[in-house]
Amino acid sequence: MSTRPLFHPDLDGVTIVGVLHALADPVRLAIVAELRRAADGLNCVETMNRIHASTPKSTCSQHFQILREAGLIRCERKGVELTSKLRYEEIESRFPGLIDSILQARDRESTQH
Amino acid sequence: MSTRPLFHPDLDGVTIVGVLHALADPVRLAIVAELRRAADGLNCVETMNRIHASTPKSTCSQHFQILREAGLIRCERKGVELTSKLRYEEIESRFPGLIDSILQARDRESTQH
DNA sequence: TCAGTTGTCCAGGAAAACCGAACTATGTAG
DNA sequence: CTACATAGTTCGGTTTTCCTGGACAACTGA
Repeated sequence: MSTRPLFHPDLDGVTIVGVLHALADPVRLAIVAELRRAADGLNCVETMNRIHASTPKSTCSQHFQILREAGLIRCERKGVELTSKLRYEEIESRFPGLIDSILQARDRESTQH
Repeated sequence: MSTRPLFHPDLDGVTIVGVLHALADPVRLAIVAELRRAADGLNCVETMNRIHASTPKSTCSQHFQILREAGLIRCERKGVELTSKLRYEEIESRFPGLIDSILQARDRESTQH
């Protein structure tokens, strides 16, 4: 695990196209849905356990990187782990209602079939 | 211009991931924003004139195809033209509030800078 | 019939995503 | 201290997707 500081865009650098692109993937959308419920953050392994995706860990790593660079999550090293939190209040202040309406749409889709 | 019938998914076939992917592009997002305002639909050239993107027409054609196959727009041949309409009420019934919260986020981004 | 306009199809090159394997960093047990 | 386990990252190659110019097809009007 690299020890380089992790880049996080500030709120001005968060773009709607970047956010939509980051969420336009079933695994990443599931990750965000899970982090939305876990206020204290989760590490990668725990997140991937909760969603039931059998995704190779190198791919997971990339997913978290994409979410982080899009400004959706904030990551912090905790020992050997990396804890990720949804930047919910921040995104909410920039794009009010966006995240919840997307997550709600996702819920609706899965319960309607 | 081909004369093949245009495929349009029915509402059940419209997925949140598909919609997000279709909107995760600045040109396509601008197209949808423009179609949201033009209730009667627009053809490709007119749409592209209104947004100021110098996008090659083969690329435009693909953009409209992606939007159509994602279920966001309905296209109809009118002589030599192709009129595209946003399927707003339909999407709204499946994913309430989704489109407007995304378009609102886009507006916010462009006015805040 | 001929020219102009609108859009599609095709084929290439460019960019991005995917994933196994090797690697780094940290923690823990002996 | 050594050895091992765990959590993620990086790398390289393969596959997939995206972009675009150019040829083409469909319709319109003169």
